[in-house]
Amino acid sequence: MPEGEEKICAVCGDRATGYHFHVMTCEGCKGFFRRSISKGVCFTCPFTRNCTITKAKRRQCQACRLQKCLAVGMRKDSKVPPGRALGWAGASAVQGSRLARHRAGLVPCSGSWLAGP
Amino acid sequence: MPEGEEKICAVCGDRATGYHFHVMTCEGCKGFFRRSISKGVCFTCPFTRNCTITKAKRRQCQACRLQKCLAVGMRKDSKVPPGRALGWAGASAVQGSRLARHRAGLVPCSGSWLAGP
DNA sequence: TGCGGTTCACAAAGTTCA
DNA sequence: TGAACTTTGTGAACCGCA
Ligand SMILES: [Zn+2]
Ligand SMILES: [Zn+2]
Ligand SMILES: [Zn+2]
Ligand SMILES: [Zn+2]
Repeated sequence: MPEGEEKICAVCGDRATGYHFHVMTCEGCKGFFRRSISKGVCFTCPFTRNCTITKAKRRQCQACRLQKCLAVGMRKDSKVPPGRALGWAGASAVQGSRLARHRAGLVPCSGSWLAGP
Repeated sequence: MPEGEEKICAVCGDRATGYHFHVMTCEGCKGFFRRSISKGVCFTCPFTRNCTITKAKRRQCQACRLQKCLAVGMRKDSKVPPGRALGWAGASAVQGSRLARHRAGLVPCSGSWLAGP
């Protein structure tokens, strides 16, 4: 990370505190991502899965917040670099149950709130 | 919460206990709003739909109290700032039945006690 | 020294009962 | 109806290991 580089959370735009799960994020998104992934929860967006995530609104839609976390590349370090770079379809190449992959931050939860391409 | 913000209920002026349904309100208006919305009730103002809502009088007209709740922005979570900012007409863009929108705190109940502009 | 994990006080939603 | 209470998620501050 080049010095003097802005420390801005890639998820919500709040002040970031460093790299967390491979992405520059704030303490809030760091904790949110860890809690979400470790519990294997599935959130549901009450709208159209395109809520804007800002510091002020990040608590209002967990589904879109988690979606954004994954979209910017957050993942548990566990194993193979995700197929995410190839789109969600690529992630299915990774071994393990879907839930296991979900917990590793490789895939969103089973299709309910994020349609793969 | 903005620092030094007054802890006054935006609906009735009583002492507020924090943000409830996105608005700084007292325990009474918090409970009243949840009960009203979750049950999808329709109140009718016995007067001209412009009753003043104060701590002392808030119990006297449920229709106007609920109208005031909506006017100051109270809404069930999981609902983005509705079309309310655009007037009631804008809310009709929100998907779902009118009752669903009503229960989400997006629209008043069907025209009986609040005439849209 | 940076980052994952833990702790814990706090905010807000729901519940109870006089 | 609403004061008091329970429940759940949040995030700032820590802690400890590379
Ligand atoms: Zn963030
Ligand atoms: Zn959303
Ligand atoms: Zn009030
Ligand atoms: Zn009235």
